[in-house]
Amino acid sequence: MAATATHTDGRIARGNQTRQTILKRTVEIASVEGLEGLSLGRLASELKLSKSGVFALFGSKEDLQLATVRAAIKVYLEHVVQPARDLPPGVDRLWRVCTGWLTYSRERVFPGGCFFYSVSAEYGAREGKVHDTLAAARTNWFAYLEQTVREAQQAGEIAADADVPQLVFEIVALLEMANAESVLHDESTYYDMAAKAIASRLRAVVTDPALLPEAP
Amino acid sequence: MAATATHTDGRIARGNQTRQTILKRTVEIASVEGLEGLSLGRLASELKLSKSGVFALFGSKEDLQLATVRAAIKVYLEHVVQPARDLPPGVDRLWRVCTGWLTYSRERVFPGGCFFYSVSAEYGAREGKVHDTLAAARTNWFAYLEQTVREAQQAGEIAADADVPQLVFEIVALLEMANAESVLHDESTYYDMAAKAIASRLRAVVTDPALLPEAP
DNA sequence: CCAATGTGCGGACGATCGTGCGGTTTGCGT
DNA sequence: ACGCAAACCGCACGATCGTCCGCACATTGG
Repeated sequence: MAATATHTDGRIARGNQTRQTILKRTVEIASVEGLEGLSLGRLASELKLSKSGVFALFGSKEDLQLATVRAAIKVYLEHVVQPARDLPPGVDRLWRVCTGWLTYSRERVFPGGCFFYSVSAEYGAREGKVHDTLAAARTNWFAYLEQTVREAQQAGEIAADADVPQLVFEIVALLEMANAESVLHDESTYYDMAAKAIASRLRAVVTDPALLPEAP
Repeated sequence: MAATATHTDGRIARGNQTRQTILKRTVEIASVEGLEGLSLGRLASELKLSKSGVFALFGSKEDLQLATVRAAIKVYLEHVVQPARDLPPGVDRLWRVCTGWLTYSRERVFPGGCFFYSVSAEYGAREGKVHDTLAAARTNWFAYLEQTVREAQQAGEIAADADVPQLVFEIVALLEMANAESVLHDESTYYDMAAKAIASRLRAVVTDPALLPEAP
């Protein structure tokens, strides 16, 4: 019993495939119109499935929303966190995460800009599982950044007395501001402003200026 | 003709009264559930009006949304911009605007935090009059801040070579980040982080440190 | 082969949505 | 006094929403 699904159950495999197809579309929609903007009927007609079929694959609309958030987390990790793993811990890696984030937003991996910016704003003041999941995801993102900063501290590249949560707070503020302004005004110059501000902020806590791209 | 409505037309006065009653509720709802979350039926039953009555007073749902944005702008000006008018141009006034904004957010003048943060995120990636109105409002807000900074420059309190748009970009980023985190986690410590970051950022461009609250 | 399980469809349900029409009441201008 | 204008209601419309049921089909483990 519980024989760890020896070999792929064709039915479940097919279901997962369809689920993935659906989620690929829901993350796109949600980044523009919000998780509340998702509608089973619309999804079904766009993907040429039956409304009840889509419904059955997820169980309820809320479960579809939660699955959408999880799918977006996967994409986020791939585009923002993974690339920085190539670099050893330190300021360089931290900087790579920041520029990676800006690229992720600028290149519209999600058509509405950062998925979590849009959706966290939508669910920030509500209650329920969706809000809680998003809040937890955001907590993880902050924790990851703080970890990255602390590793740079341990490598001696950032001052030991730097206020880490404060620094992360400011970095994320600048990143998300660039995303927000860029999406709202359909203009990409804000990404440079954010990069400039972050570099300047890091220059204040870094132990060796050569660790950062030089400024004019 | 066109006699500038000599004395109040009782019909129109009553209509405006009702409109105000409705808009007071819509700005509350929209700050939590978004402008798309507004529904005529729900408004009617909450305010004990008829759905068609609410509809007739605004003409369409989009017009109701636009009126809601205008009503929110009025509240915003009252709570954020007006109080700073007491002070003469300078760093003091700029600082007052920032702390006033944080208070406006912290005290939940709108129950979902800053109205424009929620709603701009909702409509940032869409098209139409609502998006355009919000984008314009945001442009005005930035212009007001830049003006405030420039006045402080002309008063000799901020370095003449300071990059004004860059500075405003960073200030707004920190303000909105405090709002977002505070709403999402129902916690108010982020306001102190934002205030600290802004004070620190201003200290870099101010000509006399005594113009700002001292830091530890 | 059989029974169980999961995908997916067609169709229907009650609810709610934005909108429109006709009618009553109240206040305005002439 | 007359007619127009605005507020406001009751009611109904078509559309869409999330959810659920029954059924056909494919694939599984025993």
